[in-house]
Amino acid sequence: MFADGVFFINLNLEKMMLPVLQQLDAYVRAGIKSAYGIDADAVVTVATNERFGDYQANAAMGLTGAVSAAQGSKANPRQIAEKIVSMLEPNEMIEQVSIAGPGFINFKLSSSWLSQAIESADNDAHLGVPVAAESQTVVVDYSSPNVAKQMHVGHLRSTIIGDAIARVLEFEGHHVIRQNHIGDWGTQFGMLISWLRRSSIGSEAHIADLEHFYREAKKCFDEDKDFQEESRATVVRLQAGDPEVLAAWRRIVAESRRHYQPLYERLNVSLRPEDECGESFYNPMLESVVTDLLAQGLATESEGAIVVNVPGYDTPLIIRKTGGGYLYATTDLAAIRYRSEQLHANRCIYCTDSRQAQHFAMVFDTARRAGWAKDTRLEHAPFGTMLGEDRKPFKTRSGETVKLTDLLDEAETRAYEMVSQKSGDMTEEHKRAISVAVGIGAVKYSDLCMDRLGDYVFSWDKMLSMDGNTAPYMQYAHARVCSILRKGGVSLADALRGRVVLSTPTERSLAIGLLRLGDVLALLSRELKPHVLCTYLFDLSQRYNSFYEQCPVLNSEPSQRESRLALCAATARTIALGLDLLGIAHPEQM
RNA sequence: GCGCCCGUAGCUCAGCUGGAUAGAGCGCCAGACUUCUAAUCUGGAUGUCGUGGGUUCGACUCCCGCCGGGCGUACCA
Repeated sequence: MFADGVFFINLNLEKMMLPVLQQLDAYVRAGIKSAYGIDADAVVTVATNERFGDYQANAAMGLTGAVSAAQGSKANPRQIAEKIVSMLEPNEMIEQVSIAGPGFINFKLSSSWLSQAIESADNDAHLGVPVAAESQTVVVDYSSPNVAKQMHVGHLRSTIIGDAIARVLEFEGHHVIRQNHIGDWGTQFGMLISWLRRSSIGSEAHIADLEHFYREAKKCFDEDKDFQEESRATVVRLQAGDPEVLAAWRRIVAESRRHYQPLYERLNVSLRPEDECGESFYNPMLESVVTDLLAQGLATESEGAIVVNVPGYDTPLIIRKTGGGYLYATTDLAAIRYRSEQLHANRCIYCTDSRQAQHFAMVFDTARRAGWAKDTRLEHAPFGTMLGEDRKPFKTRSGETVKLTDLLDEAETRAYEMVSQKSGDMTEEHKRAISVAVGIGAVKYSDLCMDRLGDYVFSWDKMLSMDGNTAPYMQYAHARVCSILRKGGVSLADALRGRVVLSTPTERSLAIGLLRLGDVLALLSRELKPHVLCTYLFDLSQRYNSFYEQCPVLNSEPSQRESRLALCAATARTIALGLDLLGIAHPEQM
């Protein structure tokens, strides 16, 4: 009996942990099943208008066809809705169910259930968000800077979006393997190494110098036949593992790492040196990629090159050049095979520019047909191109690129001006720290908050904006919560233990906002779109700011004070978690 | 030529698997700091959802055509 009781409690807790949308969906689905014996989507959404309730199920209208066919006469969606509602089991979560219009089923959540759900989230280390039922191994490929080149604003999207995706999947309980597929291999190193040797430049070359040397080497390569020969010979020596050339190459890679690793730390991007797995890593596997595809009959020789014909495309995928060299398609195929067979990835996500969409579609198709991704779902999470002010693609070579370092410096400078102006008495050191959090946060958020598919125009003002739907808005809401706790001498841990009673519409609205987190994260991990989390955090912060204006916390009645403190604490944790998942800092004061 | 992406308020953008009167921010107008941070809040104005058809009880959402912009399209990544 005791065991049964425990089992029951556990079951209940688990049920309570499921996000609202998922719970309601299962609930209405069961109602449809008992009404009509059909397993149909309940089509539950957040209410389109608060007037109607908190959530709504739109399944009834869509069921008219199936029901009419089953009963042999024309069915009325309104009656279908009524029948479904009559079959719904009583549920502590729901206070009121009503039917409106053609057959909308509207739900008003019970205030006491909402209170309990907030309390339960407050006392849960995972904020009430369930861990994935099946933990997957997920490879996330992102950032991928080019060695010997400085990172510029064009690298921001992959780095930031990929990192947010990796963090969210990890939070959902998956085993995430970050892969920084750096561009550390290729013919350009022949040029660069030859040039360095010619100019007798030692190992002390800085990244900015390397970039400069690269341009000079390229120029020389285009003009000087002897240098071309020498560069080609150097590439061959590099690929053959010549110690001297290899050492020069290693110095270049190391210097590049010294450049981008601090940038990752500055950007609060979770990539570490161990996540680095560049093009050179796959070099030894390239030959077998080609021979295996040939052996399988998937690849053929064409005009001296080895190609794979992909159904639906009029041009083939080239995997070996006429001269015998390999291409990035070959490397990507090797990477897929490695990630699937060695890393045992269930899911392999590529966060790159959308211009590579066709390339990945062809590579994925080839890998699948070759049987190299048997238990691996291959997904491209493309993002739009960054355009210049003239609305033309932001090209690297034209020299008008904005270096990432410069962008971040400018962001911190602008934030510092803002902090100096708005934050009162604060030590210089503290102001600096806040400026970093606010400035870098603003830059990252401006990139994360838009649907990744669209192209966008680079603009300093847009990147560094700090009003409205920006990171500082969320950070400010968070700082306001912390300020209340500080003023009241209440620790977060104590506030979290409070009993919640929702006595005003504003508090209720905040509570409903808080409980949407799990559904939002589930959507994000499905669609790989961090902007849904941004939209959510902005909405939640707005709810909190309204609450802040309308509901005094510290000066209210003891029970109300306790409840409001608990709501504050839940908000602080939710915003902090959301910003953490986006890789954005959340200072306690600003 | 073929393929993919985009077109929503003056500007920048949301709009979840088709659902109720299409929403924010910025900007504009009018208010709110003797009370927990005004980087905030409250209220107001603004739309042929590029366009023409089709499917549907219902289309910003799905299908087809067209217009406009972008990208990709055999040895760069």
